[in-house]
Amino acid sequence: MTADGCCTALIRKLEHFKELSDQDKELLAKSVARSVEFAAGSDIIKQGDQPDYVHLLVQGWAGRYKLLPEGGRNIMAYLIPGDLCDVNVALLEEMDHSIGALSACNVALIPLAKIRNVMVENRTLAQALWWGTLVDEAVLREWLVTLGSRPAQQRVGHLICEMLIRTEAVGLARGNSFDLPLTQQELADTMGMSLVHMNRTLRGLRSRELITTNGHTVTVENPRALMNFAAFDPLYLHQQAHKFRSSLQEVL
Amino acid sequence: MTADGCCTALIRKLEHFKELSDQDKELLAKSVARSVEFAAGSDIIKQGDQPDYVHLLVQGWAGRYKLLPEGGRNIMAYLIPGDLCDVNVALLEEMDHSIGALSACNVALIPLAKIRNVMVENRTLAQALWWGTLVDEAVLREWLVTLGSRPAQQRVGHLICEMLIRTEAVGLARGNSFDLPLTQQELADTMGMSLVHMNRTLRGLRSRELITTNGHTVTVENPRALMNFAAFDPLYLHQQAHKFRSSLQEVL
DNA sequence: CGCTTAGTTGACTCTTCTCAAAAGCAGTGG
DNA sequence: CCACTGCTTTTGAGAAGAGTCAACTAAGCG
Repeated sequence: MTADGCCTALIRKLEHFKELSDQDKELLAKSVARSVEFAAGSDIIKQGDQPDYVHLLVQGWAGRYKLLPEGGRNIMAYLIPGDLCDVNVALLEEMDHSIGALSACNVALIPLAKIRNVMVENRTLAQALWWGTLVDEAVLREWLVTLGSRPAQQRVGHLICEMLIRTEAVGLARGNSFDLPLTQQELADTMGMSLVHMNRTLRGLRSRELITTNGHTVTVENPRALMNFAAFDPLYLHQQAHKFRSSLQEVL
Repeated sequence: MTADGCCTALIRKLEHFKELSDQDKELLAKSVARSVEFAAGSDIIKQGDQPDYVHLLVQGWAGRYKLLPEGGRNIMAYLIPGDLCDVNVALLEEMDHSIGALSACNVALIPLAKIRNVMVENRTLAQALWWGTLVDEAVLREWLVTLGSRPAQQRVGHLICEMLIRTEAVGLARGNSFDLPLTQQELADTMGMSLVHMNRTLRGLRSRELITTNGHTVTVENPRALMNFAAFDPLYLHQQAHKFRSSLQEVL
């Protein structure tokens, strides 16, 4: 993986907020020190760590999670290529949660000093990176609403809408399909429900013909129908409509 | 309310992260332009707004919320005196949620320019303010875990633990009691449960003798017992133990 | 082919929701 | 001072949603 390749997803994501010049892109690409592979199931960052690098996910899916005293685990966020794991945790004494690779992952390491440098030197990039963390926070709030007040099928439908748009935004969707490299157990840990119930919920969504699945590929035949069903409003992802040049554009 | 008085709670909160010099405190106090009253039930910031000022809550409780398409509302965060409502939303095009006064509130307005100035001029304050927003985010994650994977009584117990520590941190707790100026409906909207179930859940906590209530005052006779029951670990609030000089210190 | 992991299904239990109504409490006007 | 009103809290009862236990099927792999 070249340094350039490392950043394509990130750049593509950031451009949904603001156009970047070639110089901006180069500055980003040059700040990557090296990249590391993580096997599915391994931890990228552990609770209690104080990382020396900012971790940029290049390939694969990862998740923020906490282990529960009763033994299960709760996944609080999904990270996909282009997502930064810990832009700002450097300030805190230690991570209050872990980040685990949900599939095989490739992670680029960016030295803290370089990121700080970017934030100071380049106003556009600084704003774009802050935008990214604010969107992460907005997603967190939306998940809270989802968990608190939507029934199971709509909850999962909402998640699928979100991930379709997010994968689309970094060029990982093909039409209305995207790869969801998660087990039903992991989905259940995310949505706060049991494995059995998740299985039945997915069956429900399939039988309503809102989604189809083929292995770990999810297809949303009619995005508008699913968004409507799940009361999904993409506002919280703060993608600027005028920048959004994907096939989903007409739906949004 | 004098400018000085406006900031005592904020200063007190920030000092759980890092000691502030008199100069730091003065700089904060001087940045307040004026203060505004909000009646219970009114909106401090509405979804879609792009605020000109950063709002600092001085008195009362407020909450971040979203209205649901089905008609209810979901409260995603509580704001208490010393909390900033929107340090960093200035970057986004518009608020993706509203902030409503849950009780009568007094809010200090800080011009964006002044905050930016503080962030640039004063490294200690800048770090302390960032710490505040990171803690807000950590709280959000913890709520997500709570909603996703704890049964009702532990969920509410967890919330009460958190609010006891947070009110304590800004000098609003008396011993193990604090004022919770919310209706059971509002608590239910927060914890993603029905009003009836919230009522029964509170009764359960009372009958377990984990809390007592008197009007809107909640008393936690034995914080350790409640924390244990609710699997509450205060790590996520990122309060530095060495700074924590309250009566709860021995418990933490 | 046997082993392991992931997905599926059934039956039963328990939690939580909804509908409905009563009781407590504060403010208001007669 | 009292009846009236609106809001909040409390309680009951039945229905729906979600969890648990357990077994079975499907798919990948050495």
